[in-house]
Amino acid sequence: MPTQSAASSGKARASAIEDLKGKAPRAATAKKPSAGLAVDKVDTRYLQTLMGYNARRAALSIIELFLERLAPYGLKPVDFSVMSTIQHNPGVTSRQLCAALNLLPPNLVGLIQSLESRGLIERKPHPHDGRAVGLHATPKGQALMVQAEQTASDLEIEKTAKLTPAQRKTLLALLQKIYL
Amino acid sequence: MPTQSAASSGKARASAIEDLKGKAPRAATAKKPSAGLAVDKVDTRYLQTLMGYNARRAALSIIELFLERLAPYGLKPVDFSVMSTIQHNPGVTSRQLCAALNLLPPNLVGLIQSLESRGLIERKPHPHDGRAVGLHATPKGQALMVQAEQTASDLEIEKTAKLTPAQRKTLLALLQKIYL
DNA sequence: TATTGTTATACTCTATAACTATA
DNA sequence: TATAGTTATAGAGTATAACAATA
Repeated sequence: MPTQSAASSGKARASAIEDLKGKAPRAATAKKPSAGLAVDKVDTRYLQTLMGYNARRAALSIIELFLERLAPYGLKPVDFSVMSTIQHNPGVTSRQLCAALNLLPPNLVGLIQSLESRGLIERKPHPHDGRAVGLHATPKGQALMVQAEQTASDLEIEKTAKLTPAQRKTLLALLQKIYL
Repeated sequence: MPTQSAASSGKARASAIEDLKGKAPRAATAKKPSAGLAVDKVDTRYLQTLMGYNARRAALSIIELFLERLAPYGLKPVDFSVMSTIQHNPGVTSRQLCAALNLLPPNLVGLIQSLESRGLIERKPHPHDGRAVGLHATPKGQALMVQAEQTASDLEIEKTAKLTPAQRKTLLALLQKIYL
């Protein structure tokens, strides 16, 4: 149950958070913020200690620019990752794409159909498995993706401009330690 | 236009990608993957060079566990970040929350109403601005959040177990360089 | 005139159950 | 029986336009 004996045990267990309050330059008002006072600057230092919060904010920040720069190619992030994976893995199946990119099969169906109707990919019979379908990028799809991947890579460098190449490499490796 | 002169200029501009193919242990089949062959292992090495992809995968991985562990508190990621920010910033306004957490005002309305009807927050008149409303965590809300923040912090340590404390600190700092 | 909070609404994304064809 | 692909659909998340009250 949520509420539990929170009031009593809470103070002791929140030591890490309480410690935080004493340190560093104050982001919020210096004095104790009593009920009737306005907040001048919002203090988000606790959230900034959470990896999930920071990873999500960073991802959304990059995706915002991604959507803008890749719009001319008619590719959103998922379309892009699917096309890129097909490009680099000719004959890959839908099921393999789902496993590799953490997608659900029903959500891939319309996406694949859209890419096929745009002439970017082709569906060929699978050599071993009669149930499966191998996906292949068409010459048009390949040409598009060479351009799209270059655009994506450029945008990412631009968006991570505050990082040195070494820091960028470190960041990629550390993120992969979380989800891989 | 998307397709442009992609076929001709594409090869030269994709040098970084082509370079990638020669290096490192092969993730996919060793020989050139001809049209009729099946894919044994999916190669996602290009996507893994993109910060947006890695940040999103890492964030979703953490959020998955977050949803599970925070469900007993009736808090999803956005509820949690809103409650936490109110907790640490008594009297904060909706507009300030939107700016700090990158939310849109219309999407915050129902969320605030829900938290209020659960008795976790109170809305008090703003001291200076008659239009605005100051948000405050109730004792019940405060007690809940002390527990919830501890749960969240614990879960994050668990999910980033492959990282040393120093690496974890580095990762947080580097992510903030992207979105802040 | 600009801003806070709100309503209504549309659009996208994600998730679940169930069906078919093949292994 | 299990798996690949599909269908239909529900739910959650995110977005825009427009309004009343106050600055």
